[in-house]
Amino acid sequence: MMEQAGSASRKTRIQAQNEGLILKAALEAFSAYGFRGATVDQIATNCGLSKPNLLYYFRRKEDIYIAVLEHTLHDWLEPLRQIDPDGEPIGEITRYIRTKIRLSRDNPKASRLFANEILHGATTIGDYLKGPLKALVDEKAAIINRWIAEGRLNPVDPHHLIFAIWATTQHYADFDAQVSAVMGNTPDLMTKAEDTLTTLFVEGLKPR
Amino acid sequence: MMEQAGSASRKTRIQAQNEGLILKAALEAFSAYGFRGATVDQIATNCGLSKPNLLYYFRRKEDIYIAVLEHTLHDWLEPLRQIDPDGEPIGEITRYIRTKIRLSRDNPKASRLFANEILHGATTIGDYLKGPLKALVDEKAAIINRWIAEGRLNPVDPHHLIFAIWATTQHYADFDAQVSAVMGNTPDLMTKAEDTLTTLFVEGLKPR
DNA sequence: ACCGCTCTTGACCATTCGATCAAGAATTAA
DNA sequence: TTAATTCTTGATCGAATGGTCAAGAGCGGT
Repeated sequence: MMEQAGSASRKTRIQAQNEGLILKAALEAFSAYGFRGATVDQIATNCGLSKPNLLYYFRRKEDIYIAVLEHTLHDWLEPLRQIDPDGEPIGEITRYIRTKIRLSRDNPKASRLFANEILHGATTIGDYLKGPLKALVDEKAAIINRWIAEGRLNPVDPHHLIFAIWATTQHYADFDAQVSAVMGNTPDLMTKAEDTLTTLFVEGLKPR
Repeated sequence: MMEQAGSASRKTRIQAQNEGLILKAALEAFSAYGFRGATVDQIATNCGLSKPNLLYYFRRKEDIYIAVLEHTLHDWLEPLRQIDPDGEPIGEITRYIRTKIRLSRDNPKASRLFANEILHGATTIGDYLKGPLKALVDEKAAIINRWIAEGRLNPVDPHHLIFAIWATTQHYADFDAQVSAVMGNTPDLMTKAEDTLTTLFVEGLKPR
């Protein structure tokens, strides 16, 4: 019985192992050079497979790209999902900022992969952004609006607040080259960043 | 007398015109597809020149890329330069935010060009970032630190404050695909963004 | 009108890169 | 052990792409 590698059927031990290696090497390559810039040869070499062997698991370069994007997309939005409607507003947002900046610190390559995808028009994950992402953001924006109506937060547009948190936290991963150039080698850079951002947002959001 | 196109000598009318067309088309292509993704053919077609003719003005693809980067780099930092040490702190920073977000709104392609360059390691403008940019940022950070010492601003790390302003303002150009996917077609999006960001930063920076 | 220089182009080259294929090696189930 | 299936690879193809070249067309100063 002929079986397509990566189909819905049960996976072989070798399949699972090699697909894992490929996704890891692909994240490395695509985050560093973008879709066009990364080469199949490079990904294959980086995970110790021959090029035809890699293309045995993923038929086309684009299939690898889609797989690695989807593989990290869910985790990336988890912190936003965990904002608790019944929690204390300032605390929830503070926790969100701290979780998000640590995620960027620990997974800079995933951050850069998304940044590159969106920067060039999000042709691959456009539908996901317009669907599940928009739904999630709208849901959390409604919660923030309720907090504002209850006088527990300074009135700001919740969508733009979320954008501001995304932008500031991911900045340290996406624009690392610039941050490093300006700051040099400061060991406590990320903790300082975390403190500055939480101060800024908390003071900006406290009702008065 | 043989003269290299684009040398220090005076430029022909045709030279000036065509180099202008090339830089415009190159910004279009590089900002949309990145350095590797954009093709010389594409740039040539987009400005109505043949490929060999384009390469008569810029010998290598990389030369075009460097030229278009340098051409916009200076303007991009002008708003930061204009922060006045003798001005009123909150007013100066408010003006900086508003100028920066309008610059992103009016020149999204330039913003994306830089974003892509930095995202992939800033190999071309790395020296500029470590030199003139770092010097400028350090200078303005010192001013902000003085304002804080005088009790005219809430104490926050000035470098990270500047990063936060860069990140939030450029977000609307660089991640337009995401913003559009989540927000749809809201006509007053950018003015709303401008107001939200200024509120957030001003309230976060007011001394108390 | 003339002449030197600038500008333009069709044809072409070398390389890179994604993808294919046939054939053989390794693994697994009986 | 055997046979079916899965896995691996050297060789190769075609398209895309950056860059070259020689030859001709156009322009500007005299």
